[in-house]
Amino acid sequence: MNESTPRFGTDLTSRARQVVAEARVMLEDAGWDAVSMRPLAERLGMRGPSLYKHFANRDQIKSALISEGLLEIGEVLHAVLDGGGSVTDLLAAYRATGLGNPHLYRLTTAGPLDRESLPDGLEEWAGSPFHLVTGDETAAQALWSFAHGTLVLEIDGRYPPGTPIDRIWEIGAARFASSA
Amino acid sequence: MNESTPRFGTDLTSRARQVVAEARVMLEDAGWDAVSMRPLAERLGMRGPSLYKHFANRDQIKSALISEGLLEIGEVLHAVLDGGGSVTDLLAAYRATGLGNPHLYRLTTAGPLDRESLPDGLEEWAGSPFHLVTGDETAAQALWSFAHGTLVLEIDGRYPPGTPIDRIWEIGAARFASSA
DNA sequence: CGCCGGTGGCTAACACTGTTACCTTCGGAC
DNA sequence: GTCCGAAGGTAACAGTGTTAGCCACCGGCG
Repeated sequence: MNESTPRFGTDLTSRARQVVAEARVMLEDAGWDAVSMRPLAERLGMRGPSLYKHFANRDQIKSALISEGLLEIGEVLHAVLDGGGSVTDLLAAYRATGLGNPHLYRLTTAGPLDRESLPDGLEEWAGSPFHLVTGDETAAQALWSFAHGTLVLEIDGRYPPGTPIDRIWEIGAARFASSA
Repeated sequence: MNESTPRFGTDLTSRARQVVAEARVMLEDAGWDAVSMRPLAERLGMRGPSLYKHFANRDQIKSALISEGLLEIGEVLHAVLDGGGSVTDLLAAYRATGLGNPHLYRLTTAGPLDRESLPDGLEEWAGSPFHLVTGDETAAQALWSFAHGTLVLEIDGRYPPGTPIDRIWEIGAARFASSA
């Protein structure tokens, strides 16, 4: 079951990678809406329209960031799995990654997704640890649904103040750990 | 357990209610981003800035829509509960309401929430059926997390094509129905 | 060497966004 | 009749993504 990490080629020029890196800083700083073209350009010492020499439009920068998010989630989850992790471990790692980069997590997982602009197989590869740990594909998606719902509600501050969020994760782990 | 529906006073003038109604049409048509002030005003036969005679800013229109969303979800869930519904029934009703108004659901439940601008107790009242059906408050939040995660992923088309989404809901219901 | 083309920058501009300031018009209260 | 507030209008500002067109540099090639 231990497959070496596939290469998801981001065929970006080095300048383009700088753009994405800077965009990510702005993203984690203040959310995707705050990643606007002119300020982003200024951080790179250029003038706004010049960004379009590297990306056709803002959505392509978004796609690059989403790919980064998927890649990092996948790496973390696969590492846990390779270490013989349980469902609980997997959930904990998923949660930690999301809480560590909340805006990136939201950008990566919330809202409609333009699959065309993603490296082939990346999305599936990132989620496959859930599949591998549960054995059943659909059960894996149910587990992932719980994890995503809980994480996004936690990130967005949707639980009432004082909610024992740790326990919500425990309950979910318990409910999904027992084999059906 | 059968408490009559509380009144969550939306102290809106009649013209303001027309604004919200028209905004909702635009919302369900093309998402919140497409609800912009000038086109919204035009639908009401006015000129854009005149909207500010009824709402201080666009966010207040958003809050009014969110209140509407919470109210409708609450009404549906409480109705199911009053009919003696099970966890499965509750999930089915929750899902149906969301799928019936996907953009409103997303606006209502995704992203940070400005609680100040909501009628007092509305949010808690809308979610209370989950509490009532599980008995335990934290278990209720875990169930709600699963429901929200699954629904938002379904709405956003995040499950791979061909995924048996019905079965995901069944699995969740089964996992959370059995008392701990 | 000289040219030639692509790469990556620039400015100006367009259409759109939310929002403000200020002015008018109308209808009801005293 | 007078006054005031509610609800409309216009003009304008700063910001958004994006396009068009221009220019400079730099590497390869004849």
